[in-house]
Amino acid sequence: MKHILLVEDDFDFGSILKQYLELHQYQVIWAKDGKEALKNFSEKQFDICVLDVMLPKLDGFTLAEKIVEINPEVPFVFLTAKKMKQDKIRGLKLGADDYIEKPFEADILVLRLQNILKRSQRVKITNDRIVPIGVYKFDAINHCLIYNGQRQKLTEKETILIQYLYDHKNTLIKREELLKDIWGNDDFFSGRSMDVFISRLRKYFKRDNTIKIESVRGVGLTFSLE
Amino acid sequence: MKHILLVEDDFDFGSILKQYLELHQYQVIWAKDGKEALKNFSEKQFDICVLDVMLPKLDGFTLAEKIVEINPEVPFVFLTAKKMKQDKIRGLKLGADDYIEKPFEADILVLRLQNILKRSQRVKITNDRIVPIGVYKFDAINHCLIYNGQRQKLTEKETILIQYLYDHKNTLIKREELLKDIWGNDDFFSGRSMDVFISRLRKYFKRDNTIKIESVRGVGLTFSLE
DNA sequence: TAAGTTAACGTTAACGCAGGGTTAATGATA
DNA sequence: TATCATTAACCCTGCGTTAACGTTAACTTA
Repeated sequence: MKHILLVEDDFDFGSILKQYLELHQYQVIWAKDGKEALKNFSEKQFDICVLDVMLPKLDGFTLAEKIVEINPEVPFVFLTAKKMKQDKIRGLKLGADDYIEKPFEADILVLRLQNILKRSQRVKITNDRIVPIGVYKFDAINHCLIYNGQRQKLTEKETILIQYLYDHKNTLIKREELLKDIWGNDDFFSGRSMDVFISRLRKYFKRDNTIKIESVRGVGLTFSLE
Repeated sequence: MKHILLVEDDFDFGSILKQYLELHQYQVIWAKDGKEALKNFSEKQFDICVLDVMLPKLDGFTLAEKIVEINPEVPFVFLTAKKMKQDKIRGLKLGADDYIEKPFEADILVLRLQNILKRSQRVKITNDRIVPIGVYKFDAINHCLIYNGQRQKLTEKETILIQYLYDHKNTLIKREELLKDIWGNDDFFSGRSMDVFISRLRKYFKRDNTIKIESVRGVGLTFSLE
């Protein structure tokens, strides 16, 4: 389910557009002005933003700039009136993925959104998925930990495990759940095998003592970061 | 320098558009019909295709289908007449990144192309250039590796494989993906065949120990340079 | 509550085997 | 027939597992 942030001040138009998008299996948050949009954007995760250019309080372009500041990954498109060439140019220069002239056909809008989402997904997969872990950088795609520019190669399972820990950082991870999720079962031997891996990870991370893998006896462990 | 394949039958329009794009530092191949376009596309690498919908011999959509068949990565946009809603829908369904209504402003076209290229920023090798690989020079066109002026002839598959590795240098290449991309399937025998090729490439590149083909057991390999 | 016992991890080393590395033989294609 | 890709055969290494032993915490019993 893709999440769309729709920013449109016209009530009738916004309402019908929201409904139409929802019909096409999108989850839509509809903000009536730029301020409301920003609030939503900083709180939730969106896959794409659809911005009207003409907005009260905060115009579409300024809004786009702020959005890009917060998260430059998120694609956005403008809704613009016909004949407003300057608008189009300004929007495109900001890096808009598209602009759509009002009035437009709703089904065409949906198709365009689909294509943009398809494209951005491709970029996301190939591009930056390198996350910082303390003083390290973790590159799941390339299976390595980077510290001071030095690359520590990781095996498949090490990578999966670190990713899992990272996804559950600072929460109590139940031993049983981790085992079932990664080893497929939680018998004695898998458990011991996991202990070996955890031990190895502790070594990898020992250069940064803010990174801790703490076990909770009989329950599980926590991967704690700042 | 980005390479554009422009497909447009109207001579005056095509000519002026080509010039305009060239002014903006694009390298443009202008094909007057679909057949010519396909010939160019299968011979050279392009970063983006700009297709007129109305074409003699082979219409824009059928052309796009064939282009996607050859290389689904390349983004393309349609030039379409206003009011032709059916055209737009068909094009977008094919996965077009954009459609542009005639008449259009040339500067807006350029901005749109820029944005699309930015999004699909994959390192494309230009087939018409000899690329350096460490102390070697790799000439994909003439199927050879040059070291100290000595030419090592390469077979078709060796060339394709080196090209593939070069395109994905310094990233983890999944065994399965490479096999599917080059051998068409990833069964046991194709895998073994690939191993033989990799082994041969290691020999070719052994004069430069900054060039490494490192395997990641159970996952794939990395072609690391510099 | 101290001492003995047991269970739950920590750590290191040894093991076994699939996944590649390599070379040679065999097919395929022009 | 020569050239290149595929298959076969053999070897070796790296990875995940298992084992062995150490440590610490919880539980038991007197």
